[in-house]
Amino acid sequence: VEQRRTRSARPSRVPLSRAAIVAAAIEVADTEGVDALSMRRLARHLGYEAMSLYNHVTNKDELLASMVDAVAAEVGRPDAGEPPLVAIRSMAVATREALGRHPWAAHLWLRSVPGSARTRLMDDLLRLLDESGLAPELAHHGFHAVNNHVLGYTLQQLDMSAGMENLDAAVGAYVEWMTAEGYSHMVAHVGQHLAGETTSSFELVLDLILDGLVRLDAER
Amino acid sequence: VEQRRTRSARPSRVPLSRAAIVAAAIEVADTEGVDALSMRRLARHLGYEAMSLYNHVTNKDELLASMVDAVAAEVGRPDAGEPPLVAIRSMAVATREALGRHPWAAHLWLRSVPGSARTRLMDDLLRLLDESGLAPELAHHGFHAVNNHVLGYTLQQLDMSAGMENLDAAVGAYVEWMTAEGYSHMVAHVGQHLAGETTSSFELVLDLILDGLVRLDAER
DNA sequence: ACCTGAACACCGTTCAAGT
DNA sequence: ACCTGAACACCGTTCAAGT
Repeated sequence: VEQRRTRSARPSRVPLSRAAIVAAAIEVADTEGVDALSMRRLARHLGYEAMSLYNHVTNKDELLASMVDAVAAEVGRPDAGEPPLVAIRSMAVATREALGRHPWAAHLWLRSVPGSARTRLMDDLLRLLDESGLAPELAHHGFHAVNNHVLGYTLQQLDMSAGMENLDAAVGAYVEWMTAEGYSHMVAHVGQHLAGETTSSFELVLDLILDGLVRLDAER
Repeated sequence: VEQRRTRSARPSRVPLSRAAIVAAAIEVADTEGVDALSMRRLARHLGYEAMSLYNHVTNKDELLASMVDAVAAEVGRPDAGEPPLVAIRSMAVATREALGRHPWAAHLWLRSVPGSARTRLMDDLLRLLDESGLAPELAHHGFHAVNNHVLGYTLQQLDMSAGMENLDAAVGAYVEWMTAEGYSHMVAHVGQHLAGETTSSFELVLDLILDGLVRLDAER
């Protein structure tokens, strides 16, 4: 065990690899935000120089795509036993949770061509919609409806909580400004949020969409 | 008329102003993409040096926020005569159209504290939901549901059309890869899009959400 | 009051040189 | 095979100097 320590002048740094770089990038993005994630900063974090990263990663864009796909991989796959619509619901909730763990991911989600994990996710969702017995056209629309809901809701929520963490004063000033300008409905709405009256809008609207699809299919 | 020409050595450039800068920034973003929009590039486009912009705009972030609010201003306000739910539907469609005209706007939409135009938009939507007679809790959820739908759908659509314009080859390669990897449902889904079988998913799902809210309210 | 040159502290990326 | 110093062509922003 002790022999290992004498191998290199800088024993603390781990050997570079694609996986190590992606993992470190996610760590930096989680703790300091994506805007703070530069190739130079990331390399320093790993104990190397910026240019070394290019031996394992072709691009910053490609790195960002890999980070997004790593988040998609966290979602996991649906239970084989569950009825299709239940599985769809679980997938949506699990995706939302994974995106919530990495606040930068939702903003990058659509920026790049999907990797294997995100493609797997989408393929599973399409399969479940198919298995649910919905008419093909409704399944097609359902795919977009569910995706939109998950991503849109997550973005909106992250936006709002980001506003409350970093910009406490800014939100206060915004509410004050809205009050002065007479945006009364917005003041009331933000008030509901600040009062914590936000019951799970995500799952309510998700069910509204899923139930609506089933109903449309029955009326067909 | 001719006298004017002798006033300055560079008569072609228009006097700088906040409005002129925002308008030029939108023009650059529309034609070359947001990523190409730098303070230096924008200034050159206007015939000035980068530092001159800071006499009229405090920040690049503030400039981006103003651009987004200018897009929000394009949406216009709902007709006073229409029934609330009809007006809500028109607002959603109009917002989608405005975002479609400026593909960069959807990505920036949630990045900054809303300006007066976007606040007006949100306040109008909340008012209409209130006037529709929905239970307050359903109105609250409906606000998020509609916002999510409009933004999410637009992002998803822009993503896909961007993929087809710039990255024709990339999409082809992606489909080929998916075929090889056995993501059969995704291959079929993308095939439906490429075949132009995309009937208006946006309005169908929007109605599904609005009808669902009304139904939930009736069951209350 | 408004414009700007020079400067500061950064970027992503290439390339030739090192081991 | 992998790491890196120097360099290139950029960034946003500040500040003092010009008019």
